[in-house]
Order: sequence, then structure tokens, then C-alpha cells
Amino acid sequence: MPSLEKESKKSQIYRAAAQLFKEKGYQAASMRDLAERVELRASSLYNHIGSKEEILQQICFEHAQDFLKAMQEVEQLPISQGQKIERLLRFHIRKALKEVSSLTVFNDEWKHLSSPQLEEFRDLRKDYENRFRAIIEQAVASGELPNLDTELLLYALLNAIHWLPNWNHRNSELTASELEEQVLRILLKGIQK
Amino acid sequence: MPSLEKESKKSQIYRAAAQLFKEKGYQAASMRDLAERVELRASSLYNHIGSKEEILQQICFEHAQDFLKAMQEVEQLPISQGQKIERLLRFHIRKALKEVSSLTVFNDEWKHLSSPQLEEFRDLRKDYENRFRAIIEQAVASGELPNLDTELLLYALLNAIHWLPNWNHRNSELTASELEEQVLRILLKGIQK
DNA sequence: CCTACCGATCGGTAGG
DNA sequence: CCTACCGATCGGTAGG
Repeated sequence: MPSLEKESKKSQIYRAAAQLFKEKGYQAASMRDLAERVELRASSLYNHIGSKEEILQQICFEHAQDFLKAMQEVEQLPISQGQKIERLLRFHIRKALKEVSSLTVFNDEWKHLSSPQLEEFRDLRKDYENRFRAIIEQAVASGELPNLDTELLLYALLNAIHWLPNWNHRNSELTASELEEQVLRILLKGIQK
Repeated sequence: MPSLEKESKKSQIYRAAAQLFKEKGYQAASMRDLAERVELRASSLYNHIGSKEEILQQICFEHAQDFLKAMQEVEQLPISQGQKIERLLRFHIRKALKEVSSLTVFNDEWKHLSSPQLEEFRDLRKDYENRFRAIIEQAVASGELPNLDTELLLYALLNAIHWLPNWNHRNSELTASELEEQVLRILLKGIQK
């Protein structure tokens, strides 16, 4: 086995699919489009993958597991609720900047999953939301967060950076680390001086 | 003519289409789905509308014009740049809460427009963004806003409330006015106390 | 990994 | 406003 192995065709397909699904949306992205991008005929894709939806499933569930794992770790840290929220937001930000295409698919295209995966996915999301909500509720109760509607805080924080994977790095000269700090600051302090 | 006119079939179709496009996405929403929701056969839809894409165009361009009109008015007010930003954000919030379905279509489904409408739409968006950017740049220069990356501030503000049309009012007991104030507070001050 | 092809579904039209 | 239908495109399979 060579030490510098070439990327497998399967992983090429997955990467191209995430990009394609992000660009056109899952439904509008055709397997013929995808085949062209990896230089195959549509029928040959099926030597590497099971189905179009299998790709979507893989992307959605992988990110869902990542978020739940991060939640698990943060919950066990001996830090304040406010600090837990900051840790989680940093995780969201880094993921959005690192896995641009597939995270957009995770955010926007999961609704095209079919049963029973759709329900399983909704359950994982609900679990994450519930655990995030619990942290927020405690932070509001202890006075770490302002006394705003808990559900509103939750949705605002969970969805505040859905645009970040679409962020075009060429628009600014920020380094990855500066970008993370500035985005975090906007989430925590808004646009106040 | 009766004084209490029934909603025209055409406007019923448009309303149902906005909801359907929001739920399933434009591509996944079929004209047969839509016909069922307004109790017609698919072919009969075409007595009221020109095409599926005509509905998408109407929704996208109507909201684009609304935003540009609001921008025009705000630009002419004799108030600070910071106050202009607040006015614009309030307009975004109210629109998101009032025109739930069609605003989601405007936000998320415009990419399914085809040429030349796609380019026209992008131009209108670009115009709105440029004018919003100009306000932000002045506000940063005058010290009303913190010295963060202008593009980052712009995208954060433009997209911060994309989740709001999905906000489920049943999740909380806030009135429309309380909701507007709390969302605005989160945008301006983040989650700080 | 390809050619050839399948049944299903799509947006939309003809004709009454 | 309906029935009947069209060509195009879809995800995917057979067979080699």
C-alpha cells in the first residue's frame, strides 16, 4: 500500500455531492450532474454508492453525531453555563468554516430525508436542542444571561450562523482565528461597541 | 360587486404555493401538490397562472422591491447611521413575522430562478447590500459601530434572522411587539445582560 | 465502468 | 375546469 494514497472514488463522490447539493439544493441536483463532476457515467456511480439519499443520510447523521459529541464533552466540563454556551458557539463557528459544503447540506437539506431517517434525524436534533435549552435555562436562572424568552434565545443562537458557511473568505482579510473571534463577539455582544 | 369579496383563485394559488415552496422547497414542490391544495387538477392551475416559475418570480421580486423601498425611505431620514440600522432591522423583523411563508421562499428559493430573472434578482440584492454596507461603513467610521470587519457585520445583520419566519409562536407567550423588541435586542446587544 | 434502458414523475398543452 | 396526453428528465438496474 502506498503511503500517499489517492483519495478514493467514493470519497471524491461524497465531496462533490456535498458541493453540488449545496449549490443547487438536494432535489435539483441530479446524479448525472454529480457523475459529470467525478468524470463517470451516472450508472457507474452505483459501483461506489448505494443511492442518492444514502449520501444525504451520511452527511446529515455525521454532523448530527459531531454536534452531540461536542455537547457531551461540554456538559461535563466544570465551567459556568455561560462558558459552556461560548464553547458550543465556538464549535459551531469552527465547523461552519471548516466543513462549508456538507454543513450547509446538514442545515438546509435534511428535510429531503425520507422515513424513517427523517424522524431519526429530527430526534437527534431535538436531543441537541433540549440539552442546549437546559444550559440556557440555567444561565438565565443564575443571571448569566438576560431575562429573555428562552426559546427565542435558543433559536437565535442555534441559527445565528447559518449564513457562515456561505461566507466568502475573499471578501475580507481576516485570518481564521480573527474570524472566529469577531463572529463570537457579534453573537455575544451584538453590534454594540 | 359584493363588498366582502372572496379571495380570488389566483391569490389562493399564490398563497398555497408560498406555503408549499417553503415546506418542500421549490424543486420538490410539484404542481400536482399545489393543485390538490387549492382543489383543482394540475392543468386547471394554468387558467390562473402562467407557470410554476412565474409564482417564484412574483414572490422574489415583490419582496426585493419592498426591501429596496424601505431602504429608500430610511436613507432619507435625518437620523444617525446607527438609528438607520435599527430601522432597517425592525423592518426585517416585522416582515419575517408577517409574511412567514413567502419571505422564506424569498430567502431560500431564489436560486431556482432562471436567466435572466436570476441575474436581475441578484442585481437587486446586490443593490440593497451595497446601500446597507454604505450605512455600516459610515457607522463604523463615526464610531457608532465597533471596529469589526464591515463585510462580516453586513452578512451577520442581513442573515441573522433567516430563522425568524420559522419561529413557532406557540413556543412562547410573547406578543408581536415583545417579540420584535427581544429579537432587536439580541441583534444589537447579543446575549449580554 | 460502460451502453442501453426502465418506470415514475415532472411542468405544461390540446381540445372541448 | 376537466380528461387525456406529451416530451423531458429523474434515480436506478441489467448485463456485459
